Amino acid sequence: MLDLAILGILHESPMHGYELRKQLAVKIGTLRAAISYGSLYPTLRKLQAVGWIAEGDAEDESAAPAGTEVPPMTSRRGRVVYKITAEGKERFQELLAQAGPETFEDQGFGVHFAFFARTDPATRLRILEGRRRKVEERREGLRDVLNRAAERLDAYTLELQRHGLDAAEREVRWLEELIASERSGRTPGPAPQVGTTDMKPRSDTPERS
Amino acid sequence: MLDLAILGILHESPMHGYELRKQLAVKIGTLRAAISYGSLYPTLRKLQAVGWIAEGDAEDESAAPAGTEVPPMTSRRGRVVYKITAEGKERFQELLAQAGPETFEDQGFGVHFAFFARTDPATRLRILEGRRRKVEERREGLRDVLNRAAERLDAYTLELQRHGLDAAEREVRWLEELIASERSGRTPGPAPQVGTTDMKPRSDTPERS
DNA sequence: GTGTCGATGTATCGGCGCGATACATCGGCA
DNA sequence: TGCCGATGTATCGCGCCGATACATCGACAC
Repeated sequence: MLDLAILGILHESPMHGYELRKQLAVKIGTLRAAISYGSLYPTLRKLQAVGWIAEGDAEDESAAPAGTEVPPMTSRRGRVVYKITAEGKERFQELLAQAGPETFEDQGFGVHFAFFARTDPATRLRILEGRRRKVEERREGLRDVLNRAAERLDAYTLELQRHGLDAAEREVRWLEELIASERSGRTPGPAPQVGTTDMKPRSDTPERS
Repeated sequence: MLDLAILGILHESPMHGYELRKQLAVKIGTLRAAISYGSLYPTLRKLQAVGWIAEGDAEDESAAPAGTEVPPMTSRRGRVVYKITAEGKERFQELLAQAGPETFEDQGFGVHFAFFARTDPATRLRILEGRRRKVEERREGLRDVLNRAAERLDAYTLELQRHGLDAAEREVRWLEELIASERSGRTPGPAPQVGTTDMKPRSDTPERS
């Protein structure tokens, strides 16, 4: 799971750990708390060991894209800059495409969804529908409790169930819209995504800082 | 965290592991997935070791006399019924009252909230406000991203942020209502908690809503 | 100049809790 | 009679978190 997230971020641009974590926080922080360093660094080392990422020895990456007035930070120091390898990119695509059961769980879904711009349309649809199914099951479970066993629960527990049910219903509706959007071809925004190989989203943004 | 949840369920009635997990699922399953057996049984053993729960005598099983020379070598497992001890009840109240930082996290909050009917009003208010603060921070973070960095994100990531923001805004509103409800004394339901002789009005945070 | 304070940056350690798995009993039902 | 699914207890590996420890750097004070 972290593998996918880290590869995805490094796919956009080489980065060192600290920065990586911040990017990760805004990218997938919606459904999942920020990644802990206790997870990040060991994972980085593991990914490096299997050859999916490598230590890039360059700060001069920042020199390449013009127009980037490198914001305050990012100066030279003994930082370790990681970049994704060719093998890592392959593996990233594999991980994106394969949707196991945990893909439909909160965290897994969040990570996959965050990289939808790089995912092929068929997989997107599969994941959205799997997630919808998951949330629908949860919704039905909550409805059952509220209909069948409401009188056995105290008011607070009941209120918690209601709030959870509301959230589940909303997410299902949200997913419905996204699915309809996918089917009609109009993906939400500027990402028509044709071609199976190496599609990059609006990579015009330097992505620094 | 699991300690609190298990003590809370066993506080209502003695139970064996399998049943306990099912109860737990409906009680706190809203904000948290069902507890795994890989967590449940070790925790039960730990709680038993420190004396907060004890094995209750499974009476109906003992209906057959002790002349059970039937089991050859395989240790026949019976169902183990656990019940909370007096010390466990004390500890439960302590855990309920103490609200550390993880109390305001998704899972921690869910567990605490599920037992609000057993929590004193002052603590309820404290926890609700702490949670609200937490969710507000998250909401502000998402707003910042959407206002300041929207153009650097692809459409899917953006959509994820929007959905997260919507959920955060809803939860804040939900919490506001609960807080108002608490303050006005009309707690939602059959747990007025009036027995407390000296409830201090606890003139609370200047932040009102 | 130097003190120390907050942000940046890398790294480890203990432990919680999950998912998979194993094993055992019991009631249907074909 | 034999299979199957629900009930029930238990363990193991490991992913990830939270706390913690260091070290450097710019800034502002004194």
